[in-house]
Formats: sequence, C-alpha cells, structure tokens
Amino acid sequence: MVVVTDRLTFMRSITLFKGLPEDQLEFFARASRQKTFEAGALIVGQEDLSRSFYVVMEGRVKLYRSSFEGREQTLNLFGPGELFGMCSAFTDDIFPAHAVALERSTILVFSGDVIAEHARREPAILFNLVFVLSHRLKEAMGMIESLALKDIPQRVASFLLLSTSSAGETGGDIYELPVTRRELSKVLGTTPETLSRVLKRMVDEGLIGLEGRSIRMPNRQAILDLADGLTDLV
Amino acid sequence: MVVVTDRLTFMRSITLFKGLPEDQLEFFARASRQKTFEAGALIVGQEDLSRSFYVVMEGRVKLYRSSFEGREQTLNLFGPGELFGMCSAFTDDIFPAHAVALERSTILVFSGDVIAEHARREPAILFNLVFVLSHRLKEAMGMIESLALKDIPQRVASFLLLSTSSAGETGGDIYELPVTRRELSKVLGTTPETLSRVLKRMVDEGLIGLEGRSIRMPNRQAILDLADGLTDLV
DNA sequence: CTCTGTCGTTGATCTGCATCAAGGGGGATA
DNA sequence: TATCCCCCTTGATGCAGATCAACGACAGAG
Repeated sequence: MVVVTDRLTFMRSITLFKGLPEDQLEFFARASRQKTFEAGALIVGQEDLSRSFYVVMEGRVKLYRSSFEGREQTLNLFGPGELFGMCSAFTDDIFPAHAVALERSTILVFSGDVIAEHARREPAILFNLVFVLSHRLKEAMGMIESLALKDIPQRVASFLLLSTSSAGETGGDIYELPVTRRELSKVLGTTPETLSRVLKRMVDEGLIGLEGRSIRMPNRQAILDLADGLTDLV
Repeated sequence: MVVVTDRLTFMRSITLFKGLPEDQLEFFARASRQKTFEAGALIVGQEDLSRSFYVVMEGRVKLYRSSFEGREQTLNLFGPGELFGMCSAFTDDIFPAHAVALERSTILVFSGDVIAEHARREPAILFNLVFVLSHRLKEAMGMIESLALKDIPQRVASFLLLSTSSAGETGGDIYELPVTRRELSKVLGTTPETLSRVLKRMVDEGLIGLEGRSIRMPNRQAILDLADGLTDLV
C-alpha cells in the first residue's frame, strides 16, 4: 500500500500523467506493475512481443539496435521520469529494439490494453501519449540528420548543446556526462577511439575543458559554430 | 459539395480514419481544407509554425532535412493515403523538416486544434493517431539503424526488400522505383554516384535486373543475405 | 530542329573514420 | 598488496564512400 502511494507521488510528477484527475492516476497506479533490474539486465528484447510500455522510476535505461556483427547503435538513454516502449504497446507489432538497464533500475510497467480500455472513456491520457510520441519522433529525426549529414565533431558539439539546453544547466557551464564515453560513442554513432580523439582536439582548441566525466564549456558560441559547420576542427 | 463527397470517399479508405462512425468522418471532411501544389513546391518548411497535419490525396511528397552545405537527407516519401506532420500538430513545437511535392499533388490539411477539440468527446481518432505515430517512430528507428550500422549495399538490399514486402508485389518479382535514382540516393543516405555503382555491382552479381526504373528480383534470398550482411558484394 | 537542364553513368582522387594493436589507470575482489 | 577487468587513450594502417570531373541520353521549351 505504501508502495502504491509512492508510485502515485512519482506518477504525478511526470509528463505522461500530467493533467489527469486523481482518480485516474490511482487507477493507473494500481494497474501497473513495478520491477527492478540489475545493471546490464535485459528489460525487453528486440522482436519481443510486448503489449506494455515502461516508465523509469530509478536508474538509467538504454534502448539500442545491434547489427549481427556486434556493432551497436544506441537509440535513446532514459532516466527517471521518462518512458519508452509506447510504439508497440498499442499495436500488434514487435518491440523495435533492445532495452537494457545501464545500472540497477526500477521500472513501472503499464499494460497497453488496460490503458487503451480505460482511455476509451477518459481520453486525457491519449493526448499525453500523442505528445510523447511526437516528441520521440522529432528526436529520431534529429538523430537521422546527425548520422546522415554531420561529421563526428559536429555530432559531439550538437550533443553537448542539446544536453545542456534541455536540462536547466544554466548555473555553471559544466555538464556531467550521464554515461561512460564508451556508451556515448554508441549514442553518437562512432567508436570510443574516434570520440576520444575528437574530444582531445576540442580541448586543444580551447572549446571545452575535460575532467573525468565533467565537461566545462566556457565558450558556448564556439561550440555552436562547430555544430552548425561554420567552423572546422583543425 | 461534390468535392466534400469525394473527400469522404477518400477518407473512408485510409488508416487514420479507420473505424470512425460516418458522422465524425463528415465532420472532419468539412473541417479540412484541400490544397494543390505544383512539382517542387514547398508545402511546409522546417521550423515553420504548423498546427496542422497533412494527408496526401494525389501525388507524392518528400519530407527531408538539409545541412546548410546543401546535402539533403530524405526522411520519408509519402504517396496517396499517407499522412505527415502529426508530430507538430498537437504540440507547440515547430515543424521538424521540409515537406515538398515531388510532383503535382493534392493535399488535405487538418487543423490539429479542431481535431483535438473534437477528440475530447470522441476519442476514436486518437487511437489511430497513436497507431500512425507508433508506426512512424518504428520506421525512424529502422532508418537510424540503417545509417549507423549498414553499408550502402546492405541499405539498398534492405530498401528493396522493405519496398516489395509492404506493397502486395507478390505477382512478378518486379519492383518499380517510385522516384528518380537521385531521390533514392537521398533516401538511402548516399550519393547518386555510389548508388549507381552499387546497383551495377548487384546486376553483375546477378542479384537484380535493371531496366529504367523497374527492378527485377529473381533471387530474393540472395538479396536477403546481402541485407543481413551474410554476403558481401565483390 | 536546336538548345538547355536534369539524369544517370563511369573514372580518378582524396579523406574521415573504423579497425587493429598496445599500454596506462582505477576500481573491485581476493 | 596483488590480480583482474574494464575504461580510456594514442599510434599505425586500410578502406568505403564522398567528391570532382567528364560524357551520353533524354525531355521539354523555344
């Protein structure tokens, strides 16, 4: 019972349930299951049949695709409050990627069927779903543009700008990488070696300062120029 | 009035309005505007403010992003019955790409606000919207995988398989390219030169037969092997 | 019928990045 | 404290594919 209360508090705070009346929240909270995954554990596999979507309560989750030679491309990194798996929750398609926990993570699982059934009478949640899906689609388009039209330095610069704009990182110009560089290289569609070289050049050019996982960005404009292709890295 | 009737007939045939009662269809038909665009005309520009989504009645539409050096990446090709622009119709985000008519095209425009208002009472259309958005998101993921993990021959092979599986092209193993090779190269994330060379090699290997825009695929299995990386093109 | 613009093809060249290889550092485990 | 393992980095090499350039084939316009 305490668990459900916590769950409610959490659910009130996330986008998906924004604007929903309390009784609906309670219904959804009771209809959800809570699961914990160890670091590295598979949450859903590509081509799994999954009629549910997933909300990260604690921890960090990676969505990725892999070629059978072993190369991987990360599609998304999700932290607390973010949800994934919508795009097979309400269709009869298979899950479109692998989802693994990057660290010990607690996940809320919602059955698509239950949500859909309920939404027939109370459509409010559907608007939020459309909203989230729209956002994901736009992100995906940005990723496609990155991979097709940008070189690695541009991708790194864009990534830094995007990561620091969304979060309220206005305080210092310090950004803390959420994952290892190895993982980051998979997000950017490159290798650890190349990422390391590019970061080094950016340091040499004075674009960024590096110290472990924290990146200092004293000159945001220069990074913007690099991202837009106005500048080249020597 | 005749126009609206035609529109109704058309709307009944597409996914977005599947399962909707007749009165809602009529409402939506009357709420839509119909526009015609010449070949090459811009329908919506990237970063435009667009609170609508668009359905292709006739013709062919391309959604793309471009780097400021002039390189282009096509995100989607849409033909009759397909819709685009959902992902900024119900949010206050800008349009995420450029949309141009590849040939003279007739487009139905639906105001997101009007649809949303109506959907509050009759949520049926929201399910279809979620469905379409889910599908687009999955397509986008496939594209990301293609760009990040596959070489050009693999992309060409995958494209051929995908194009011929969805359409009921079971009859002959002939596939008619919907666009010029120039356009196709932008879909695949490459250049006309490279595409030309790859197609030539595929012909030399006996994988496909070429004759103008029609592609004969006598050995589907071989193309599948190439797409999965089991085979290499010499 | 000629002119012009676009399309497709082929050849030559160049380069960004992956790959292979090797070494150093830090955190966990024993 | 020693061992292991993973992370990060740096150097050397190779290659897929972009770019540049040139040409023939059409189609539409005048």
